[in-house]
Order: sequence, then structure tokens, then C-alpha cells
Amino acid sequence: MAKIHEVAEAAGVSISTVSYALSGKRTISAETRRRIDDAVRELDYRPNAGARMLAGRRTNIFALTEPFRADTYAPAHMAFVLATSIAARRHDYDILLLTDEEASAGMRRVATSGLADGVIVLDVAPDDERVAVARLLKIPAVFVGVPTDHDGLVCVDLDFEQAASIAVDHLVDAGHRAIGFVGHPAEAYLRSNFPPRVRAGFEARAADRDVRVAIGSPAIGGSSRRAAESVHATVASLLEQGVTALVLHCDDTAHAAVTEELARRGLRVPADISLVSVGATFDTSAFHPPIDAVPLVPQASCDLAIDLAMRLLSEAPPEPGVHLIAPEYRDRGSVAAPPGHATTAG
Amino acid sequence: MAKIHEVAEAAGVSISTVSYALSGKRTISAETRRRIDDAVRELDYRPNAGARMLAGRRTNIFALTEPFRADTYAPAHMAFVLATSIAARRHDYDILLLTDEEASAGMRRVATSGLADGVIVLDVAPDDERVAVARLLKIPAVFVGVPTDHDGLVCVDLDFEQAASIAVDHLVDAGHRAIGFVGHPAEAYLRSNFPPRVRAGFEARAADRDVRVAIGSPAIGGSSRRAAESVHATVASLLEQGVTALVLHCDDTAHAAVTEELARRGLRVPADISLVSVGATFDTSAFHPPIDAVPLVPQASCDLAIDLAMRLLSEAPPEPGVHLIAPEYRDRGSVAAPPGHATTAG
DNA sequence: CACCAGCATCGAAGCGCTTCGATCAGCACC
DNA sequence: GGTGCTGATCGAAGCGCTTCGATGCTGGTG
Repeated sequence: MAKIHEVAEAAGVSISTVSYALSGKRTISAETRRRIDDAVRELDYRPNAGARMLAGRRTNIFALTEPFRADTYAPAHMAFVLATSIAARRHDYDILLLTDEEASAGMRRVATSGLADGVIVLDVAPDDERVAVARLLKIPAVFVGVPTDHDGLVCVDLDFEQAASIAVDHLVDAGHRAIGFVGHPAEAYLRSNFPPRVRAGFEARAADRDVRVAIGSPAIGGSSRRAAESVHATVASLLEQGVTALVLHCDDTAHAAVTEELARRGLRVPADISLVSVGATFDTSAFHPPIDAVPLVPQASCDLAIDLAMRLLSEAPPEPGVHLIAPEYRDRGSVAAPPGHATTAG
Repeated sequence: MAKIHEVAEAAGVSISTVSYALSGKRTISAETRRRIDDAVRELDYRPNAGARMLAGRRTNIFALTEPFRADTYAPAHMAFVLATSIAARRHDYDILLLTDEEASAGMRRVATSGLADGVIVLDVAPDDERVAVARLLKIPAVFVGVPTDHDGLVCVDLDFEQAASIAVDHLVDAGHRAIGFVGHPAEAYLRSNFPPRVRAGFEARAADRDVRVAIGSPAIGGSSRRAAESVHATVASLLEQGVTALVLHCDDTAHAAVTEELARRGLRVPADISLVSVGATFDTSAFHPPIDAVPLVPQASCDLAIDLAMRLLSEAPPEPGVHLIAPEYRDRGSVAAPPGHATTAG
């Protein structure tokens, strides 16, 4: 718990010189800097956080609001929290956790008490209550996810339409003319904004490419046996409609249920049926068989979110708006030409 | 962003009077207090966090280290993080998140920069690297979980031995004389300290009560089909050894696999076989059938941890040591007398 | 060689709060 | 009516840092 005063003394310079040496905001001679660095190391000096906040009008803290509701899918949310934390640390920022209990009140609290320089909003719902709060805040906010009313907000998200388009393109390019879609259970289309965007992107691109589609949504989510049966029924219905490929936009349990049902029917991937996963946060290469994916990468979203937050604190803040991340296709060998399709070049 | 100065002015008192009114550290007349409260509300005043830290030598922040490793079981960990946050807020404390990336370095950093008043250590491993760091810290640390070498540390945990004992007692009291144990996969017994404690408690109590035991550990964890098959095999082996009841200490997927296997064999719970879950963080009443449990309740652990942390900051800090939480039995109707057992009173 | 630019450094004024040590009025007591 | 309380309030001194505005030097320029 050495203080800047002691460092200055040890290095034989004034307090302000130490401060400038550490912040780099004024030029310091190489020799002086060396002596200061030595003293800092020797004394294990670290500026007092409170004093720094008070004098510097920067807290080096971002508040992170993540509802952590009981009904949320833990692994994905954990991945986003972790990714945000990692991204923040790269800029020497810490993360202060705000949970559901006081999502809105907490945002106000940290903003008006000057505890955080900005807030990162995770697990954004279409009609998120945090939107209104963010607009009134005197510190910047970045949303990871896009609420329905996002006017004036800074949002980050995967370009889900584009992700679905890419998936369709790959399948059509491989020769498929009828593609099925395994979506989330219906309630997810109310609670989140991206499932409809994926489906819309899927349908739009399929129409563009002039291929037939079949849409299926399991009735039940989660990991119970009934949920799996619901997926099996969905797959069955899709297959009856003659599709030769499936685009999956659902949770990991549903992915597993799909591959299971295909295996049970003796359908080989990709020889008999092709598979592409869209918007997954989990590792689709761990399935049997591994599945091609256009994934939602938490680290990519959170890196951009923190980057935007940093820029919002700078002299040249970015414009509000939705910042879409370009999706990337990951080939794992689950796509091939449909059965009986003559491979042609052009 | 009103300052205390403005509040004082609005209330017609001095700055120090406002401060004392808000902290309650000196007596203030009812009339003055009312005027101050009004001014605070009117101006939406909240003390500046940085200034408060600097002057008050309290940050009102606890650092929380939670590795959030890729291989960790997300829902349970999320529950502990959430529970800690809730408990901290009850004492007007915020949570600063420290992840795996810089578990040790982060602890040192927040301690020496005075960013946190204490640290809460989650997901404790037997040979946790954070143990050594905690011992050197100038701020208190509370471990939720018990590392092998916990000398001089303050630790909180469920009394797992006792939890297993209670489960055994319930089964023996119901008339069972041969009980099977479905544990975690073997690797969990190396990575965590509580699986062996549960098993030890189970075996000790069974010996005390003079009943026969059979221990089974699935070979594989996680949620894949192979893991489920491994559980099925374990159950099969246990049943062959003639047990009439099962104590479960494993993850939710394994619980589901057990009930599934029992159903497949046409065994009814509790008529044909009794079930008790020990140390689960998930809701065992959501299974089919619901399962009796001696659960590990995150909120209980975290409430105690925060309570201890608060007391470590007080004038009368508690002694180091392991603080065990008394387990409670939750009856969900999955225990009955074994088949063919004449119900006797005494 | 006087002059100015630019570099390296220093001193001091805050940042907004907490808290210590007065001060002062009112009151009881002998 | 002096003395000593107690209760309510105030003033001022920090807490440890950042940053503004000097100051003193060095060296190039005309």
C-alpha cells in the first residue's frame, strides 16, 4: 500500500513527475522514467483506486448488467460475461456486476455515484426495461443485443440475417433445393429479438435463391426428455416435407436431439442430409458428427462492445446505431451435395 | 450528479451535518434530518464513490473470483455468482468480477489498489492457487468451498458429510438395508474436495447404521449420450448388487439418466426403489418423479460468506476456520419402505 | 549573444467526501 | 449564578491522486 509520495521520494523526483511518468501524459526523460519504474516495482506501488477516481474523473470500471434469471440458459450467458470481462481487462477496465434484482436501479446507482464510466447491457430483451434507463444515464451504455426500440442507443450484435443467408448459400451452392429450418421453441421468439431475425434471413435468402423451405419449431425447450421428443417430431415433419438439408437455430440440447433422430433413422451426415448450425454459442464441432456453423462468438461481440464503450468515453464518440458483426462460416464437413445430385461445376 | 455541498446548501446546514445525517454516525435533530432527506431526494443525491473510498477508507466493493473455466458446470456457478451478488447488495456492497485470466493477479491488484474491501473466492479447487495469494492479502478473503490446505483461512461450505448422513438415515429409517451410491465421474474427485466428503459421509453413516452399500461412479460426465449410457451401466450394476435405494451425488444430467434407467426397467419410485439426492444445486423437484434432496443451497452459502466478510471488516472479526452449513432434508416423496418390508413402528 | 522554442520537472490547487475537534445553546445541579 | 453536562452543529484538515500553470535548461537561430 505504498503511496505516490513514497515512490517520488524513492526515485528522487516530485509527485507530479511520478504521475506523469505513469500516465504517459507528458514527456519524461528516459533516465527519470527508469528510476521511477524501479521504485514502483520495488515498492509494489499501485495508485489508490479511490483517489484516482476522484482526481482523474475516470473509474476504470464498467458496470455489466446481466439479469441472470433462473430461466436463462447459463452456459451462453456465462460465456458473454466472461468475454466482456476479458475484453475490459485488455483496456485496464474492471467489471462491476449488476444482476436482475436491481437492473435499472443499479444502473442509475452506479451512474450517479460515479462508480462506473459506462455500462454494458447483456441478455437484451425486445422490450427491455433497461433501454429507458440507459437513455437517461449520464454515462454511456452499450447493448449487446438489439432491443426493439433502439433509437439513439449503441448496440452490438451478430448480423443474424446475414448468418442465415450464408448458411442458405452454402447449402444451395452444394445443390440443395429444399431446406428445413429447426428453430427455437415459440416462446423464444417473444423473449428475444434474434430468433425472428434468423428465420427472416433464412426465408429471404431461400426466396432469393429460389429454393423450397420448411419451417419447424419444437414445442418445448430445455433439456427434458419431452423436449427431445418434441425435436424428434419436428425433424420427422421436416423430412416428410422432402428437405435434404437442415439449418439449425436452437440450443445445444436440440442440436443433439436432431443428430440423434437422424442417426435413428439411419440417415448419414452429410451423405444423406446436410446440416448447418446458425448463431450457436456452443462448440458445434463437439457433436457427432461435427456440424458446420455460422456461430455467434461471444468474444467478438464483447470485444466490439467494450471497444465502443471506450470510444464513447473518448473525444470522438461513435454515432449511436446498431453495429453488426459480420458472420463467418465454419466448415466441419456436415454439408455435401444432396443424394442423387450430380456434382457439376457451374 | 449533485454534490454534498449542494445538499447542504439546500437544507441550510453544513456539509459535515449532511454527512453525519447520511451515515448516522452522530445524532442529528429530527427536523434537520428531514430537511436533509428532502434535499437528497430532490437533488437525487448520491455520494461520489471515489470520494467516499478516499475519505472513508471503505470501498463498499467485494471482489469475486470465479474462474469461469470452459469446463465448469455453468448453471451451478452462475447460481453462486448471483447469490453472492444478492447477498452483497443487502449490505450495500457491490461485486467486482475477477475471472480466471487473472485470478491471482487480480486479487493482488484490487487489494493493493484499494479497489475492494475483501474478496470472495468461488469454485475452490483442492490445491487452489488462490489460497497462497489470499494469505498475503491485506484485505480479508472468504472461500466458498474448502481447499485442502485451509489453514488460517475463512471458509464456508455445506456440511457434506452430514448431508450424506441425513440421506442415509432417512433411507435406513424407512427400512432399507442395502443402499447404492451414484457419484460423480472419477475426475471430479480430483478436481473438487466435496465429492469425496459426500462419499465418506455416506460410507461412515452406512457403517454406523450397519447397512450394506454399493458405490458406483459413472465413467463419463457431461451431457452426451455416452455419459447417459455410463450412468445406465452404473445403475444396472448397483441394482445387481441388490440395493433397494439410491443416494445420488451427481449432476442434473446424471439424475435424469438415473430416473430414465429406472423407468426403463419398470421400477417405480418409491414403491420399488427409493431415491435421495445429496448436494444438488439444481431443483430436484422438477424431475419425474420429483426426488428427495439434501441440497446445496447457493444462497445459504453465499449469505454466510458475505456475512463473514462483513464481520472480518468489523472491530470483532471472526476466527479463521471452516464454517459448515447444516444441511436440510427436502421431502418430495421419493422415499418409501423397500418392497416387501413390513412397516413397523420401532 | 540575445532570443525563443521545446523539453523536463516541480508546486499547488483541487476532486468530493469523512471525521476530528471545536463551539454553542440549553439545562440541571448545588 | 457558576459549573459541568449533553445534544446539535460547524469548520477545517486530510484521504492520494491528477493536472494546470509555472520554472529552469538546453540548444538552435539570426
